[in-house]
Amino acid sequence: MSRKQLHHLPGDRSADARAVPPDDTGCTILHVDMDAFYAAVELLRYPELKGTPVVVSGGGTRGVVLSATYEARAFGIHSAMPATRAQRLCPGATFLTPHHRDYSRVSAGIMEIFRSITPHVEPLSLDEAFLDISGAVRRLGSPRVIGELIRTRVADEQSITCSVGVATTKFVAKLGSNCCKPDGLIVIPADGVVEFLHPLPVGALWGVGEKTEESLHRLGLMTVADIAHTPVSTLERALGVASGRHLAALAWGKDERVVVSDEPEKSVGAEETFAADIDDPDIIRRELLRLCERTATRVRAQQAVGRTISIKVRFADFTTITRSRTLPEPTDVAQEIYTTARRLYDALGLDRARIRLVGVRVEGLLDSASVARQLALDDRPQGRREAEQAMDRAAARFGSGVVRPASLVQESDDER
DNA sequence: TCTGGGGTCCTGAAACTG
DNA sequence: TCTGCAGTTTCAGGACCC
Repeated sequence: MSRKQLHHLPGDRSADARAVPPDDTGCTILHVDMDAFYAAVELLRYPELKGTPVVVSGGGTRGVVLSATYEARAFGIHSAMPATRAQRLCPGATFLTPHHRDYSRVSAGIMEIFRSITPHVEPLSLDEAFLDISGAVRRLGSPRVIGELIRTRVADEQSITCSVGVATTKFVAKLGSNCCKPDGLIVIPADGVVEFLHPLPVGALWGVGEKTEESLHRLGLMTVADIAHTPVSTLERALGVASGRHLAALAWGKDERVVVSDEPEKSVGAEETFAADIDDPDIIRRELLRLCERTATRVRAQQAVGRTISIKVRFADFTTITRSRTLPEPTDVAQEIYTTARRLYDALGLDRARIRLVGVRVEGLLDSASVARQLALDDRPQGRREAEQAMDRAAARFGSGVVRPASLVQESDDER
């Protein structure tokens, strides 16, 4: 589901290159990326749409494209594009609303396949992951063979296609899977990394988005080779010390990052864009409460607690502000999160400003077990936490939304 | 044209602490 | 007690990813 588009296909996909497979010795990092994942899962539900332009987009007038089949991409449609624009580009496309549960279910099956190959799996999102297969090579075969095995198993067991980049580092493997899409596999041998990287446009690099690309272009740097031959100090001045150094290293294929499985989340949040801009503070506060409930439920589901509460407000003109407060003790209680969020919101002193989006986030997550003793010893009332845990159990048994704060029960549908 | 929702990481300024 | 300084934490904003 990558949004970056490479402009050409370097590597070994041509018939000539395939005649002499590149040396995959030491290429023990795989990046596996599903092709047009959400759209592919929707095609399992609607097989009659196979081979036609299909777009999965959020509902309402303000939705954006989440995923599009390659037939739809041929019309210039890509993810993150406003759905209204996609509709104009291809009026004949089928527009579907997302079914996130299906995506999670298929994703779980895919990750299961990965973990049957190696325990060292680092999921990046529902549809892609890094695998470190250094321990599996003796058992299952060369990196290329393992990559093909994964592609075959994903196709057989989940009926969708994926692309695999095989390299010595995460970053090169990721670029590889991107440029052999769809339904491909590429090996970038250790001694071919620079040759592979240098012709690429700067925007192909992981971490170079629209703004950074502009900065690099202003310096006259158009390709990765240009970055590689620019003094690090110049890059540091233009992009900041960390980004400049990082980019200089990437341009020579240097990437020390290892595959990390089971990395705990650092923050959890929820946000909502209103169907129409809202200027009524009561509606905003009620939405904040709803978002706090949603966020707290997810924090508790992860057996976590967090200390920093932040809110986000996006105005009608798309300017966005955030405000945050760090609590003396971490929490997983919606009521406490809401109290803080509401104070932050009230302190903005907005006089019926037109608001497009509000969001709530709990940051600095810690394992709740590690702080449980301290929470048990403090003098805060425990009743609210127990009540919310009871709500979690009710939701698990009868469905989410069966127990809600009174102020949300009377909420009318036209507010959202 | 008109921009979702979930995240991570970085930077710089201000506040705090020793 | 005051001042200066350095290191750390907090806060806000921005860029980027999928």
